[in-house]
Amino acid sequence: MKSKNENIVVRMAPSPTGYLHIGSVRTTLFNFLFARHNGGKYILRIEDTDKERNKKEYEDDILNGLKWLGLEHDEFYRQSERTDVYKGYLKKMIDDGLAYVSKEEPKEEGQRDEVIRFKNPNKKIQFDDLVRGSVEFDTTELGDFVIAKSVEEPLYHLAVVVDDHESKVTHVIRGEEHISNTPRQILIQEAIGAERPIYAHLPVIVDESRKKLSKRKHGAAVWLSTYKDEGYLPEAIINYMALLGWNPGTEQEIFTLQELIGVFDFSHVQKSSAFFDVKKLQWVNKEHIKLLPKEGQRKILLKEIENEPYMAGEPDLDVEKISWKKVSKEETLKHLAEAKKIIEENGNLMEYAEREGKGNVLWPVRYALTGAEASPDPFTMLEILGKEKSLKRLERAIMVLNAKI
RNA sequence: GGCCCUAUCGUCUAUCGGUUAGGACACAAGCUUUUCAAGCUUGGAAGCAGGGUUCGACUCCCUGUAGGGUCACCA
Repeated sequence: MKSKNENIVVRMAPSPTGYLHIGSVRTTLFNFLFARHNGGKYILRIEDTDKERNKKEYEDDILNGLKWLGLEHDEFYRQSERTDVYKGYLKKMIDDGLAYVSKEEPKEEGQRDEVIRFKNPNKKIQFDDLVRGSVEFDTTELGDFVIAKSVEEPLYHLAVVVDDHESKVTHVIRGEEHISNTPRQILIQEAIGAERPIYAHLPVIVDESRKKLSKRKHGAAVWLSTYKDEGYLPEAIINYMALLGWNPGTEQEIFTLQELIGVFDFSHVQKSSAFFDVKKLQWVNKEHIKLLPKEGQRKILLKEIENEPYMAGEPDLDVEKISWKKVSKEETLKHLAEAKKIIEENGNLMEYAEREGKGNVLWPVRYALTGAEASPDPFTMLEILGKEKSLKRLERAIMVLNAKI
């Protein structure tokens, strides 16, 4: 049962001053899910008003990352392409006495001696947040804040309000760090006669020290690209991020994007911050691998083990680990010899293993092939390694074992 | 420090006044070795503290405590 509201418009507004952050991914995802669930529109807006800090490289990373995740937008624009629009609003605000050009004493190098300040009406602002309920602020302490360096150079608060207004954004879904920006923006909205959107401030994602996830120290990586490079599936990242700060209200944990769209709603969004747990991400990723077709799984497996020592050459064998459980070396030797013979003759190893006890046979064979306690199963390894190499390794295990008896 | 927000197992969370406080990840033990970056079974593990309200509070209110966010001519 979907509640359709096609008038819903949301936007994600990243600024290209850094690579795509995992927190931005979560915010984008919630915007995307909310829009798709309601059949609304999702706009991607690049907030690049700060010419000094923006980089094309960052914008590309953000765009590529979101595309890789499958979070496609319905509309796209950059604030840097809209200076004329902001200029119009700025001029009108000044004409209407809602803002004014203010003489300043530059405090830092590069600062100008004239900026545009908003004439703060100094009032109490109350707004309803989809996540937090009613929130109140007294804007008196904000003073006449700066909204533009000049009519040609708008600053964040002005640009955001103008764009949300012109794009008819109905819901502003963003990180909690923006909650204290909200009263300023509401003030500007009221000044230019814009309708107030519905706000939803998402709790921040924190690291092991419970601080906003930033930079990589020793815990989780913060850039999406890191996870992509490490081989995580986009579906898994989507799935895990959805579970950070939201739950379906059921015990289902593994979702496809389509399933998430179907069940996502704000009534189950969490108020408190959530810790980014890589271990759980790994589990979610594993579950999504299992959902993949066989060929896909094989590809991932091969990539995963490509750097294992047993892929490079014959592995070191620990005699004590060749035998399964309490099976004697003599018996293991017999099994290995028989396995070798069967493989040579392209016989049915499984049949033999079932007769002699699977573990008794299969463990030593697998260990002989990989020298690892954890690796793909012996049959897969046989296939990957090929008959010739496999036989050599079995022979070597037999030698090692023989020497020890 | 001011303002704002938050508070259930180690972690993510369920509970919308009455439950042996449930699940998942992680962890431990056992089983298993063609679901193999595994699988199965079992286990330990939680309501921040103090006041109220109520027949009855994890759940509602207050205070405290702790943690977080934010205080730019960045976004």
